[in-house]
Amino acid sequence: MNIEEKIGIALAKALEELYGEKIEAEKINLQPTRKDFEGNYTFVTFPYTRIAKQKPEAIGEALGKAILEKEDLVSAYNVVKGFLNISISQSYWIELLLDIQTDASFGKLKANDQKVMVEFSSPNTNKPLHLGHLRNIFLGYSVSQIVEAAGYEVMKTNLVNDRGIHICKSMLAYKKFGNNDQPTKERKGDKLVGDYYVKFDKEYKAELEQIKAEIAVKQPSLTGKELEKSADLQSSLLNEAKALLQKWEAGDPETVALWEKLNNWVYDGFDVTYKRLGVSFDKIYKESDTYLLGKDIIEEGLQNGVFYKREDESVWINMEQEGLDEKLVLRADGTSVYITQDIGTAELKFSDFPMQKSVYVVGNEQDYHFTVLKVIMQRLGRDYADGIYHLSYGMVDLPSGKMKSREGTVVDADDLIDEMEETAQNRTEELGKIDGFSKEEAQKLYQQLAMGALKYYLLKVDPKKRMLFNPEESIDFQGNTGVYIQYTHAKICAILRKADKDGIDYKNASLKGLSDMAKTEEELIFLLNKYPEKISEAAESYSPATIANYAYDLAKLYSKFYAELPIFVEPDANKLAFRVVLSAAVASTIKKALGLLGIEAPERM
RNA sequence: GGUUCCGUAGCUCAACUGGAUAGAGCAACUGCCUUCUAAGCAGUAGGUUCCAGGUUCGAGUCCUGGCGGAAUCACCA
Repeated sequence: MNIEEKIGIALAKALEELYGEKIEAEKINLQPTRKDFEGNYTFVTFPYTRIAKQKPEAIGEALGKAILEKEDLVSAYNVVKGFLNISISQSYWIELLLDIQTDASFGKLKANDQKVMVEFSSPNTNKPLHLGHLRNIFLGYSVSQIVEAAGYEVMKTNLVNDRGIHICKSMLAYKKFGNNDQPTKERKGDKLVGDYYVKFDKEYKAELEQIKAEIAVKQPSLTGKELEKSADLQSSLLNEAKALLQKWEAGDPETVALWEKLNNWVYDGFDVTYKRLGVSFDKIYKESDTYLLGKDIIEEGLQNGVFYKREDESVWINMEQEGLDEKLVLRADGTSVYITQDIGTAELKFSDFPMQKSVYVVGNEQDYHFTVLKVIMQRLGRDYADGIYHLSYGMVDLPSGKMKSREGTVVDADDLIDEMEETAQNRTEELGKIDGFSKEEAQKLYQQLAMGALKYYLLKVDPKKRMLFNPEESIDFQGNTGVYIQYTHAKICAILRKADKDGIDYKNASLKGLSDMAKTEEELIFLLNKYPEKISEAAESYSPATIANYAYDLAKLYSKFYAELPIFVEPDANKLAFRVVLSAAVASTIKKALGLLGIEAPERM
């Protein structure tokens, strides 16, 4: 049982004894005491004035007195207005610290026998990964780490969109202009295929302009949307791409061979990037395997009245009771739409991995799609439907505006990482921090710092918010950054190395007699103690930002301690050992928290 | 136009889910390296939490109505 539970029970008991009203201990809401007041936990008494028929201050006094007597971990209390501030005795803080120190898996919650699937990345195979994908990938990876730490069994999946008109556009451009172009080390396969996608768009736009000019002469009455539509229909490039898609669907060997060749190039390119990003997947789904799924479920839904058929044979669902419109789920000619295959894929996922929760990390432009998907699965009576969660995140904008792959105005993932590593190297060399590093070690450090900065930058923000990314300014290495947290960790590692060298046996030190703990030290243990709670909070809301902010708070508080209370000049051996133990606990907690964000914690930097 | 999301210091973000005097970082300014790593610490300055009502002991947080921005409302994926 943790401190808060103990106090909660004590307070509930006191409330019952004093005022004769039974209140569940879980309902007792404690919060950290604000800095300007004495105490560790604060209990707000306003809500209890009705049952107590007393003033808030009087309730606070009465409760404070009661728990001070009954619960020996409470060492003092004070009441300000309706706020009861409770102080915890130092011996309990020390006991807590020792528990944390000895528990190698501190923070990890008990296995709860539930499964979660997290789908993320889900790229198209017609272009390289860019900054927008990075937000997705980091979010997905971090959420799976967090959920795992919260006791779930996790499967990370990647649903690759490897078919469709967009790939055919790349294929067509390659056919027309490729000249047997091959990927090289300098130009990975995903880059190559992406170049042809841009090439297609360029040629296509030029063709459209020409067609529009012709229409303007022949049919000057056509304007706006009608003009666009008419031009589209006349575009030979677009029609050729469509024809290619039909050939692919018909299984034409030459087309399929080209498709496989280009896709494999892209996969090879992606693998390199994924590796640099430090992410992996447990299972890959490909849309070329799943795009025909879902029709049998539509049939099932028709049988039991979830869907209905219109005169033209198309199939629909009416979601007015959920405040949504009608939605088509199968075309009149019996072919699938996007939602059809997602229904089928949801079912496939569940049969592969019978999960209670299914997280889709997908941009917020698909909010509507996923609310519809969830409603449909619920109407179909699927057990897992309530566990469907769309982790919707906002777009990453550039100062120049939106990123558009078609127009080549994106921040390429590989280029960005290169730049970050270069910045890390320059900065590190300027500061002269690599004495004693081998070349390989230095290189590894640059990678760790670059990824740390990038991941933290993208994860510390609430996913829902759209964010601005300024590549000119690059990413900071000072202040509220990943590097700052890594740096704090490295400083502690230096302390631990010194402690070992000096032969300080802090691991077996008895800290029992310690009494005059500094405020900062107490606050540090308080914050360490919060870590498991933060994990469950982050898991519940699928929010890496919670962990990112926690890691920063912990590093910040430790830095204060570090400057305030030098360790090795401390004459009292017990106190010295205590500070080393405290430092060790902070370091391992920082490392774990960073791990949940997918960030490595170097021991020297 | 309907729906959903967002709006907090000049900028980028927090705020324990309704609690006390709204906190950090960046940028600016002032101190602190003969000490365990200064990628650091301490401090100064910066706020009508978009606006107007409401709910209550208490609202950045909940409700209503505006304003501003974004997404979506395809037999595209």
